[in-house]
Amino acid sequence: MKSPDSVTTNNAANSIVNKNGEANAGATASVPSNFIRHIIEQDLQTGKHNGRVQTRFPPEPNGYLHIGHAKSICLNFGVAKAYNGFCNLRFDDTNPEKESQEFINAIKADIEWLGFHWSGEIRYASAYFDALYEFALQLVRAGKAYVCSLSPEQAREYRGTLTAPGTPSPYRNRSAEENVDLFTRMAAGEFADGVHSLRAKIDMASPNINMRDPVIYRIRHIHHHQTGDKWPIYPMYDYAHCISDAMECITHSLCTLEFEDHRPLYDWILQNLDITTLHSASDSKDGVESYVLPRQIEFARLNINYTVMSKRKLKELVVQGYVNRWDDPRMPTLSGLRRRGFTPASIRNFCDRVGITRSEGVVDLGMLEHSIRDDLDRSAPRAMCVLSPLKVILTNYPENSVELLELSCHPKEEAMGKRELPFARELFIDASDFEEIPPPQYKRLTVGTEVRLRGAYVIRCDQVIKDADGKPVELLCSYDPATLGLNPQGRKVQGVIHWVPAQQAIDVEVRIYDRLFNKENPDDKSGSDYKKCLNTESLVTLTGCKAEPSLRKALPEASFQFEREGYFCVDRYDSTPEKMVFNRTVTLRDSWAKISS
RNA sequence: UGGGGUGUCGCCAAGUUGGUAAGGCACAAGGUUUUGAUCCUUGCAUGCGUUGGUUCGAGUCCAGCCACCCCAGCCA
Repeated sequence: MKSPDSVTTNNAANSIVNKNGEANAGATASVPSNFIRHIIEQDLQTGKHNGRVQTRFPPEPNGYLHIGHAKSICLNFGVAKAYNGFCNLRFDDTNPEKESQEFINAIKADIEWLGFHWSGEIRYASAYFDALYEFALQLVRAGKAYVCSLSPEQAREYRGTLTAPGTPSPYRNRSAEENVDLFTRMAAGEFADGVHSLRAKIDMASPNINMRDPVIYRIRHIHHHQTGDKWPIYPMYDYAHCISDAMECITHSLCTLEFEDHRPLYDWILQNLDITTLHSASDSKDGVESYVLPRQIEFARLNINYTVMSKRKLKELVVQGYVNRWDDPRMPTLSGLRRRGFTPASIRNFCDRVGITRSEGVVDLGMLEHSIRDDLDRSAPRAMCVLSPLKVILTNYPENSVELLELSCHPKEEAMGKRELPFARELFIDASDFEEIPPPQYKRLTVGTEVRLRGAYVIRCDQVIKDADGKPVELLCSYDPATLGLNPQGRKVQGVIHWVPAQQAIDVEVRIYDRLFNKENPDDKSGSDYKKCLNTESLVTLTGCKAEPSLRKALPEASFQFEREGYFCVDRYDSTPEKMVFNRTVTLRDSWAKISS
């Protein structure tokens, strides 16, 4: 794969922010600047890469993508787009033991769903195994890498500690010939796992442990999901990643902070390889003289309170059955958020709002909730659904009579049209909208008071019928025929509640989701007891909910605002026309909850 | 105790060569409202981890100190 045409420095520079700090129309609009964009703009100005910007998103296919990955995706794809550059999708598949095609498929789907398009074909580090092997041979011949026959345990001892320097491996001075022979035979599958490794010969006394002759190839007789059984040896991340970047002519290699200590190694590998060979193995269309090595830049990973973000822990939640799957709506995975009802735009906006820095913080879950409310308030049609039905009988409404009311689908967007809703003598309202003994400032229904039924009439409660336990089971009310679309004369009705017609409502299941953990920082101490603060009420399934009939034609994944309740979406897997299932994405902001508590 | 980082409002985050602290979330108070929603208005850091120094002037420069994060996988 050759890289796309480069653009001129001027074009790229023009799309930046102008002198007044206003973003020009186009890709950079509304995306806040950050230190990485500053670096890129500087490079564009100095013509470092001839005006070219090439990034990559390099997931390892060993799990599903989560919202932390979304931050990286938005950064890498966003920055490429902003400067007329390109972003590759490359699977960093150098450890087949933990990887699978299932994860590859899921990752691709998530990125597309988020709304990003990678440049050209999908890349695989494993597609570079031949080249990687040749480069390793080059290092070996140059005396810059050697085959070490220390066991993993021994190697650890020789490595030293954080404060004590390491000691050179007894195999460190094997001749180039012997190393070539051994390494070749490693690749030929002559040795068992772990008996040898290929190590870069750098500095066992380096204060940076990554530079103490890091292993760059290990023996693993294992099937690879892409290369099959071709290789019994696999390159390590530090060795494969920088070369893969160089081969794809990546200009800015963006990664998270924990790789900062690896940057000297990233640079060492590339600088100790023959630039001409590197260039000719690369995508570069230009001459070697304009071939510039990629620069690794680190930024802080995303943390959100009341959730965990490590793949290891997410995997554990799935495997041990604390959630249903990787796409459980409670998971911070992209597929989970999708199923919960989050939109791609809301996640992109969230990532933009959070920003890119080098300081690690914890973003408030409220910020994510705000992003989805912000999007859905504009885009989600309104509907009514009673979660906890309480029957209302309008004693003065004619029996067997039904009138068809017309309600707008959105209070502000006329273009979203209208829907019909039958009104009749028997209705359902939500049990929480009636109180026999109302708390202070209660604006809903009580005996003897009036309330507006949204989009319909004002009703007054005359009598409450209770069961043996004293629980209200039915309300006898009367409606004011003069209040359809009109305010009553001489009195003010301040409460408005939602309702559905009893006969025509459809029975639906509603899944009420809440945060997965009830502790702000679940992996606070010891790191392993994060499962102890799992929220036992993160999923409450409500059956027998009554939804307005217009919802019957809602398609999977469609989002609605159930008025006064929150945003809900049709579950993409479990909902059927016969038995609809809605997931609660997020509640509405609720100032009443603050007042009443 | 080695190395690498980070510290600006409760949270996130701007702050280009030192010139007198953006914005968002949250919160609070008003206004509009047939969603206690949305929307609108207003308020919200004499202060930039801390202590000194340089300077007419420092979040921005210098020095010391403190706190927190990452690194000892043949994981990424």
